[in-house]
Order: sequence, then C-alpha cells, then structure tokens
Amino acid sequence: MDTHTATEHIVEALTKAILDHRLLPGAKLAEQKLADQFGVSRTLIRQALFQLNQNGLVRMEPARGAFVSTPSIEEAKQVFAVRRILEAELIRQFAAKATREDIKALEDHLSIESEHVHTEPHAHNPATSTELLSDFHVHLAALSGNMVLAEILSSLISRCALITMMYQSADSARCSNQEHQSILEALRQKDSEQAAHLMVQHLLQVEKGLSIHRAL
Amino acid sequence: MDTHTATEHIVEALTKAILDHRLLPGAKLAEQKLADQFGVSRTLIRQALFQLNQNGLVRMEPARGAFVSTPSIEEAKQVFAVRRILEAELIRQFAAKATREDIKALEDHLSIESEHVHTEPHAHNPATSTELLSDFHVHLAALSGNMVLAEILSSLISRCALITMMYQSADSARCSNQEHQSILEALRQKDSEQAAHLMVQHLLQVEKGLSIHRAL
DNA sequence: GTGGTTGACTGTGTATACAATGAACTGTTG
DNA sequence: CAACAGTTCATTGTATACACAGTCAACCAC
Repeated sequence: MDTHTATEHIVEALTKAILDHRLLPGAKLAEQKLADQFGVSRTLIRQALFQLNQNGLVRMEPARGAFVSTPSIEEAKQVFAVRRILEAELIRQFAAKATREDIKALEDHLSIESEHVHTEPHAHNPATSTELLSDFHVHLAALSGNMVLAEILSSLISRCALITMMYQSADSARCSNQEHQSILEALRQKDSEQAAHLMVQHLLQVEKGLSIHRAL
Repeated sequence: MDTHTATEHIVEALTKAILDHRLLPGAKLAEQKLADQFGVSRTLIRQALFQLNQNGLVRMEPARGAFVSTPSIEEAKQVFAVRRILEAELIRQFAAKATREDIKALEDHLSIESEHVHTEPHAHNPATSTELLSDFHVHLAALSGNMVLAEILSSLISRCALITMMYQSADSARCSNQEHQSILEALRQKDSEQAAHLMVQHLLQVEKGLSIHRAL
C-alpha cells in the first residue's frame, strides 16, 4: 500500500469526522490515540495532521499537539470573502459553457439535497444537511474544468463547513436549498450575471446566518 | 527546535532552491540525499516534501519518489485563470481602502524591482528578477488584510514562478515592471476599475509570454 | 490556606531500523 | 545480437525507539 493512498485515506476519514461533528472544534487530536484507532503508526497520523493543518481544518501548536481548528469570526469572514470572489466568477463562466449533462448533474444533486432537507424533521441530522449543501458547491467547482480552482474551493468549502458548525444560529438549510434552486434556474437560462449575483447573495446570506454566541 | 520551525525551514529552503533554478523542473528529490544536505533525518525531509506536494511545487509518485513539478500548459492556464480572478478583485478592494503607507510600501518595492530589472545586463540573473516581480504580487496580497486570500495567492504565485521558468520565452521582465508601475499609478489615483483592468491585462500578458518550446 | 516548587508522566519531535517495492544490471537463451 | 529472466542494489513506505518539552499533581514552605 503506497503512502499516498494510506495517508490520504486518513486525511479523508479525519475530514469526514470533523465535518460530521464526531470531532468538535477545539478537540485534541492525540497522535497515539489516532494511531491506535486507525491501526497504523504515528508516522502516518502525523503526515495526515500536517496536511489537515495546511488545509486549515487542524491547528498545530508546537510541542502541544494538534487540535480541530476553531476559526475566528474574522477568519470566517475572510474565507467567505474569497469564496464570493471565486464562486461568482466560477458560476459566471459555468453558465456560459455548461452542457446539458452538467446541468443535469446539478439537478440530480439538488433533488437529493432537497429531499434530505425537507424530510429530515428540522435539524434531525444537521451534519448530513450541511454536507449535502456543501456538495452543491463542490460539484460546481468540479464541473468547472479548472482543477486548480476546484481544489482551492474544496478546501475553502470544508473550512466553511467547520465555521458553519461553530457559528450557525438557526438551520438555514431550507433557505440554502431554495437559493441553490434559484441559482440552478439562472444556469438553465444561461443568465450568467443573474447566476453570479444569486451566488454572491447566497454566500452573503450564509455568512449573515452566522452568529458569535455559539463559540466554544 | 520545534517541528514546525524545522520543517518550515526546509520547505522554505527547497522553495527558494526551486525558484532560484538550483533545482530544475523534473529534478529528482531523493530523500536521503536531501537529508544529508540539510543535516537532518529523512523524517523531516518527507514532511517538507509532502507540504510542497500540496503547494503544487513538488509531485510525488508512489514508491518512486518526489520530483520538482513540471506543470503542464493546461495547468499553467488554470493557475493564471485563478490568479486573474483573485487579483483583479484584490486590487479593486485595495484601491478603495489603501492607506498612504500601503502605497508607499509598494512604491519602495517597485523602485528596488525597477533598479534590478534595469541594471542587470539583460537576464544576468533572471531568477532574482522573477523573484522580485513575484514579490510585487505577494506584497499586494499581504497588504489586503485577508490572510486567507494572501496565502492562497502566495502559493499560486510560487507555482507561476515555476511555470515561468519552464516556459518563459523572452525575459519580459522590463515589460512586467512597467506594467507594475502602471498599476501603482492607478492605485495612487484610487481608480479601482482601472487598476483591476491593468492587473488582468498584466497577467494575460505574462501568460501570453509563455511558449511551449521550453518544455523539458 | 495559599502559592510556589519539584517530580513523575504523558505526548510531541526527531532519528533510526526494518520491510517492501521498483530500477538496474548481468547472464543466459533463442 | 536482441530479448528475457533472475538477482542485486538503491530508495521509498512504515514502524518503532529515544530524547525532550509540557502538563499536572502532590508536597513543602510561608
């Protein structure tokens, strides 16, 4: 088993654990403990933690250890600011050159998203909802064809998920889903400016939905 | 000596080596060899290589080793595309809220840049010129106040430096410097739209200056 | 009773050792 | 002479061992 796959597996598992609330912001990530859980040595765990540190999901304090990141409000604003810049332009370009299959892929995703958001009895499993709502943006990035952009956005969206968990006041899931629908509608009509505008508004809305009181 | 500082030091040294042409694109980065050079164990070298891999400056092939990246033309285009999006918006915002000191800092940098570009007898030390020209953009990002954005751009600019090395046909150093001057002039006049426009044109110009024949 | 100091312990930082995979070379054979 | 197989060597991937710093608690002094 090559290193790449092995560490990447750990990175993904930890990422999922963080995004699924199984590891809360601020939680200590003791190396030996994780090593035991994954059944590997600390070496691989450390590599994974370093990667997550670069992604911004984990914070490493010298000689003290690794912790799940606790992004500040300031950092949250910055992340959202970058997302607005990138995603506005992304969707503008996407609207211009999206194929029927591209749109179809998004529609399929949205229907799943919509189903989950509406059937779950009000925040029954907020982690899943958040995940699905994030996936819409990740999908969009992947469809752009620009892998560099997609990877950057992926990382930013993960950080947003973490931020949302820390600060989200009410579950604006339904709201987000409707906004996604609106964006898709603009895409169908190939109205790039409208799509970009809606995307920016959507991200502003999500950011506005955050509040400080939930800080751990 | 804590891990962070130690590995970070190696990362910076390797980054500089790559950007200074001491390590050419495609060069093998043997772990033991580097470990000997740096006087540390392979452990730290591996950590550094993993980080550089994430930055896109190094490519790791499973069970074969690490190599200095050889970005494809396609990848180059994508990196430039993202830079255009980010830097256009960055400079737009910067123009709006730049203080006198901010502008002064850029002026100082530009004078050094200009000096180097003009006194060096035509590509005497192209690496230094490229480095200085990159620094203009890095400085700009740093002054934005958005650290998230700054870090992303830093990484992208490094990749661009590598790309430039591989594909740059003629040294468009003088040209770039003049374009930087124009951008600064627009900033002085707080003309954000003009600044953004010039920045996009500048980046397009740099991208256009690349050609395929230098591929290794 | 409170504050500071010391000592053990837990956990990180780094190096080294071992295992496994890939590359290179040589010798043989068609 | 070319091509293939087997072996050897070098290098990566992973685990373990050791050294040191940080944390916490008990204990002593005041």
